[in-house]
Amino acid sequence: MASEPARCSMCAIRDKAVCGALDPNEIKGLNQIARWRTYKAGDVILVDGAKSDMLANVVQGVVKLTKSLDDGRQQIVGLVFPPDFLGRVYRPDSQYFAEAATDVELCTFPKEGFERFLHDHPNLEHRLLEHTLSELDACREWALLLGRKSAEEKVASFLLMIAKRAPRLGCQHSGEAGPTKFALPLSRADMADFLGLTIETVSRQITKLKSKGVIDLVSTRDLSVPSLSKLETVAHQEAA
Amino acid sequence: MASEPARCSMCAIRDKAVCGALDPNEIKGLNQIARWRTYKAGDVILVDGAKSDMLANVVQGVVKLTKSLDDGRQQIVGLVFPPDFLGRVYRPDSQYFAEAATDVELCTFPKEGFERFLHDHPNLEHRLLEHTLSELDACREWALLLGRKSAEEKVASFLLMIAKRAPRLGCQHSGEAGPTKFALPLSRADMADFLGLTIETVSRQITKLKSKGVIDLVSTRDLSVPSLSKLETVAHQEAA
DNA sequence: CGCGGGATTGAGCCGAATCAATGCAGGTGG
DNA sequence: CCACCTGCATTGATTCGGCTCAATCCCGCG
Repeated sequence: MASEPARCSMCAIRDKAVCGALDPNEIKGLNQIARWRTYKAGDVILVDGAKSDMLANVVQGVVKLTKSLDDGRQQIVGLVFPPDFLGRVYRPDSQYFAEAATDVELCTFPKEGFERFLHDHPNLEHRLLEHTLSELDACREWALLLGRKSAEEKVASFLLMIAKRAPRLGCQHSGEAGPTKFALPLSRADMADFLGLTIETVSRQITKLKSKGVIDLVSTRDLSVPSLSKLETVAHQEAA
Repeated sequence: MASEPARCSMCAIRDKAVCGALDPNEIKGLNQIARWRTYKAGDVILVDGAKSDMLANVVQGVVKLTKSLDDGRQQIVGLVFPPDFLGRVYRPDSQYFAEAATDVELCTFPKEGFERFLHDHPNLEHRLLEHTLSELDACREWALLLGRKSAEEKVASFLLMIAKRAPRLGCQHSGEAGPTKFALPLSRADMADFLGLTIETVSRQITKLKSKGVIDLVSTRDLSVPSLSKLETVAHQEAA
């Protein structure tokens, strides 16, 4: 087992992940401490409040980050798609649960080794900063949604986000022609936890969007959007 | 006008701001491009979507970061206290409004110059990364509040946060003795926008907390908390 | 075919929003 | 000095969106 030197060059996310900041020589060093791991949908990856030695690039699948109150109420505070980075550097513990929303592949690093590597490679740290800033922007965007949007707007905004980030289904050009088809990476329950709603409300809103002709349900997990701009109108994306 | 070489050494936040990463020699260089600015409560500092050349350390006062929908709904997505950093590096525009919640003093830098400086001083970039990570943690914490907490819990959580971050009023030891007194840096309207509530609901919840004996209103902006732990109980801070 | 877990649908309720009035403090000008 | 105004905060009455509880439905699977 252990490291395959050639692996990074074939990695699907080589350039887009934080590793993109490194040249072939440097990446060899990082690869020395990398370890590939896979998780099944539902597997727990990190535990809130617990010490964790793991950092990772998400290579495939979607990871949900959740926080919860002691009475069981739960909120998904972030979704991690490829080629995003997972884990909290410079703290021994994780601040939230991380759970595989779908089957997941990670390229993991021990925290200490990765942090040393960061220290020796300012380029990599720069890249990580850029990534963290984007996540912060996204989180603030989400705060607007959680605090001020109606259930319908929340669901529409979520579908829009997935339409933009998740891989398309079927053959499709980026050219505007034809409906956008994609699979939802989350169950209704997860969508509810992400949007600050209940399962029932999510379901009702989806039905409503369907009957309005804004979306088309192929199956519970696969949908088709005839016009993204109509969906955008319903979602009320923010001003300016 | 222009730079006073000696100023940084007397700066109230010298060690705690991102500048803490720099030695006296380096800080002289940064000070060359720094400019002091003051704002009155209510002044706009950054405009959502607009190009902005400004970055800054908050030296005094509180800045609110808001996002809004085109129909006027508004959400405060972050509060910036001293010695926090304000502004978005590596993007030409700001993603949100920044507005002085109280009178504010900033130590500002032109974006381009600061970014060059960052590039030449990995220590500073490291510090900025640490700071950004903390902000992200805080934002996710807030997502849990916005998505899952009741109005009473939201208000209690907010008061608790202020109690911890805002300067105390009157003489007070950190030792547990006596009530905690402090001033609210936000109006009821701002609190509502921060908590995803209406003004009326915020007001009612404050009245309720008062009648429960959890807090004591000295004036609308000044309050006293006999027992922080009682407030914590009401706020339902999250599980381990 | 029956079972089980996720999703949908329905009925009723409740918490927070809305609409509307009143209170209160600070500032201004007669 | 007081009357008045203006902006913020409080309080009350009513409405409504989303939650709760509960019953089906649907689909994959043993």
